[in-house]
Amino acid sequence: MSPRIGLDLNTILKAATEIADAHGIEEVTLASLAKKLNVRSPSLYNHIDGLPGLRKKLAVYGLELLYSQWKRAAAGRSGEDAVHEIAKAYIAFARTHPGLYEATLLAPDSWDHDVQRAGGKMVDLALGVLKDFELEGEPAIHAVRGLRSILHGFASLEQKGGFGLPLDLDVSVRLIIDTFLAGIHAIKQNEKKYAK
Amino acid sequence: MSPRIGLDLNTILKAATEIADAHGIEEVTLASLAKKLNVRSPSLYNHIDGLPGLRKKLAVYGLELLYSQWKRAAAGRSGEDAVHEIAKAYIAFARTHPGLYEATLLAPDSWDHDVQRAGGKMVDLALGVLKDFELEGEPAIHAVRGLRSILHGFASLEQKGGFGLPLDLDVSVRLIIDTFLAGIHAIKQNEKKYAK
DNA sequence: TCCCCAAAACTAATACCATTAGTTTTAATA
DNA sequence: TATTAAAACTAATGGTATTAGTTTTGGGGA
Repeated sequence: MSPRIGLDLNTILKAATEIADAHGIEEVTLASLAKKLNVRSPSLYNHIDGLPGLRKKLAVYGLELLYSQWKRAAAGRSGEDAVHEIAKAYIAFARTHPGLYEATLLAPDSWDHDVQRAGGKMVDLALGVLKDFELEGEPAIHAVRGLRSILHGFASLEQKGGFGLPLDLDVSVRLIIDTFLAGIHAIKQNEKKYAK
Repeated sequence: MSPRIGLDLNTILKAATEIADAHGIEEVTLASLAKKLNVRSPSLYNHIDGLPGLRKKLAVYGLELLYSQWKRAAAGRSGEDAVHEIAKAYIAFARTHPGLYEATLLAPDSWDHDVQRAGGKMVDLALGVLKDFELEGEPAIHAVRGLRSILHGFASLEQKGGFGLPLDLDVSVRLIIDTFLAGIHAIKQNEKKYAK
């Protein structure tokens, strides 16, 4: 059932990740990847469905890795502490794996089933963390969208060199999350006031 | 001093914008652009410095356009109203010009002088709006980073189909900005309390 | 009015790239 | 040890950007 052992998908994804993190996702070509793996480009088609297929698998691979680090960051924590930790983990991932992080957002058609599922796991984890703030249902979904926007926006802008001013970026992350959490609390309070 | 009139840069940028908005920035190639302009690709080199040069000019073009719409949105407004309006304008721009919006963030080297200047204008405008919240100096810069992260993150995730759940996106924007503003106020209040 | 010339467009050629088709190699299994 | 299916290969095609060198052209100076 296995008449020959050559490359395997994981080896390919790791090599692609190295290229992406070192030189950017656009430098991940079948040509550069084949060279790194000491193979001719057409050989890669035995394992992946062309460049688009590689990018999709890389997106899922990155999302799974990000999710695992997110889960570790949230483990044993709750409330504001948990939010700060997953935020730090998210930003750290984008810094450690700039190219792979790019890949997670570059899904050819983001509607792909595997990408959806991997992304859904992250949304579920975020929803779980926000339960500590008495957020459920639609308000929770809006809040998760807010948190994701903050994290992706910050990671993306930092990566593209969008923050030019010489001011500590980690401080910014902490303050932005603090502001987000303070806002959640304030709005909750406001709701309770009117509910009386 | 002008022995022949052919294409001009603005015509090229408009055509590139149309392709980008209709089919995505990656479909803006010298080949596709030349075809749209009824010209052979090498002719474009008389006006732009290759594909990287085109992308840079497109980034600046997009930033200027976004800035102009931002300025219009902020005109005559202040405080929370102004923040909500520039947020809506930002998201609207990303929706109207998805490809051009992509281009603004895809600066080859974001450290380019023209890109920096165009981006700086937007930061200055945001700083001006936040002055209404008694924010200046470093806290203001952190706050602008937060606002930019929210807006870019939301626009980017929406564009890539990252928000899968069937829940009104405009409501999300409004709530996220409300949360951001409530957070700014809450932290301000907190500072004042401790300052006593 | 006509000529000039520089800018703009062109053709031709090169070097990448992804992808497909068809062939050869190879190693686990039977 | 022979089989065989997977995996790697070579060859070929068509798309891309880019450079070099040539031709076209139209506004300004004679």
